[in-house]
Amino acid sequence: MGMQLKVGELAERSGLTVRTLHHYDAIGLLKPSARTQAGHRLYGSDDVERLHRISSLRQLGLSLADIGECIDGDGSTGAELITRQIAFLRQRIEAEQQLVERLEAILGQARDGESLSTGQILDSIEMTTVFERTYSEQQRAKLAKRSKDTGSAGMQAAQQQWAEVFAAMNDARLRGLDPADASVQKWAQRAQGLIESFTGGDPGIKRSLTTAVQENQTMMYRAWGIDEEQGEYYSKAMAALGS
Amino acid sequence: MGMQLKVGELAERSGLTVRTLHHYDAIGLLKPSARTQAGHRLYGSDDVERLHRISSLRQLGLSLADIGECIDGDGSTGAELITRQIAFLRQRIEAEQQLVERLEAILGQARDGESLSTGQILDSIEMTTVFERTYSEQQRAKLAKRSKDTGSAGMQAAQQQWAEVFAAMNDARLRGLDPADASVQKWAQRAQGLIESFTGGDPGIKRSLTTAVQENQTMMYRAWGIDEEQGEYYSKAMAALGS
DNA sequence: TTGCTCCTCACGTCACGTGAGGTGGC
DNA sequence: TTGCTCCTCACGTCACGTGAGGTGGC
Repeated sequence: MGMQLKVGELAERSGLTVRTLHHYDAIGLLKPSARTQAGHRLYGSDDVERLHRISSLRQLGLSLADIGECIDGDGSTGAELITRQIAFLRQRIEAEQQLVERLEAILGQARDGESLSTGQILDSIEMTTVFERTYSEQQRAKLAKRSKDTGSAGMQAAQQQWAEVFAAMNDARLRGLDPADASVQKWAQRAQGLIESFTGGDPGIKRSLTTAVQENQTMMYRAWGIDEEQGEYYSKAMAALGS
Repeated sequence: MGMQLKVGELAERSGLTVRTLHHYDAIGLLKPSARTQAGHRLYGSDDVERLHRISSLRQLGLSLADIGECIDGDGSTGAELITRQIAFLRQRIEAEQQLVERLEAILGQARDGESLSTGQILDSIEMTTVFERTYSEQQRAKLAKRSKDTGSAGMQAAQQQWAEVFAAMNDARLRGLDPADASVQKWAQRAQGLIESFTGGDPGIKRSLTTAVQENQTMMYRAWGIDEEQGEYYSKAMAALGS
């Protein structure tokens, strides 16, 4: 009927901003059916109805382009758009859920080691990234099961033992002992035992671990709290195990 | 050490694009530590490490600004960022899940009425929007329970009865009968009964329904498949019920 | 005349993608 | 000389937010 709204009035009724209505006008989504002599926008009841539809569809998360085509009957039908939108959202939700899991895992890992400094958290994140790049999904599942079986107390014990190994090796290095020396090899064997129990004896996992350590040396060393020289000494000691 | 990568090489190793590295350079997130005489970027091993951290954090969905501050120790700590990110994602996920539910409800409603034309889907969406605006959460829960109790067969029956009411009223109108006429009032009573059974006798729900119908006349009429004159005739008949 | 609403540019957002036009090293 | 990589602008994306500077109606 004769009812005509100015842009500010329509904005208030619809809960949108004036700028938004200007934008819809600019892109041709909702052009006011009339203007005053001074050029002020006048929206009729048809316009208001159209706006209702538009904002309903906006609340469903559709793009303005899709909305325009759908309302004008050009592009996809409403049912198609909605079906697509559902599929799209489902994918996003799943991705986000996985992300949340990862983030929580990182926080948890950092808390276990009581390493909440930013630097160490960053290492922890990189470790996780490397971990996910390194192991296949099956391998990760296996490792997760083992770590659950081991329990948090067991993990702490393992960390403790690793710390002992590195401390002893560093000691030996500073005393000028050869990495192949029997007293050092004793510690190397303990290290190997720890690796065995971590990998659960799975050769594939062990291989992946070895490559990961080689490719990310710097980061690994930092995560273990040892420097490059210590790292090299450790590597030599481990290499000498075979002989 | 002496290892120096050009931008293309680093891009390939990191799985990012050259443009991305340019961008990181431009915003100061990762500036190559050297350039050739010709101005070509040269990335050292420190740069590579920094990039590793950056892309790890990027995969967690953090913004480049946050990443920069976190790595350089300016802004929030890593733990804070991650905690915030988790909270943020949880909220988004919930919102998206609600959206999916709404979208599915709309598809379902449209399918029930077998009204899959775009126009009718749009009405259905608007109905849902109005529905959610109109009723409080409690009221919606009540209505949902009632509709479940009624079952899909019951809903279809109700729709059928509404169609009968409107058809009969239109008939009466075309024959020139007064809306207050006894034969019309019989149908008005049936309509009232349908409303009663829809609202479950809840006066709050009934009030909300009345306002919603008044405020969205045009859309409601279209959804019911009647025109304005029929709508007015119906309103008069219902108003006459009291007398 | 004073407010209030209205108008039209036009830049900024976020993390790059995508050319455009040109130079350097093998 | 021919490719290939490298360089620096600079516009586009998506749905507006946020001024800037000016006009119109009560």
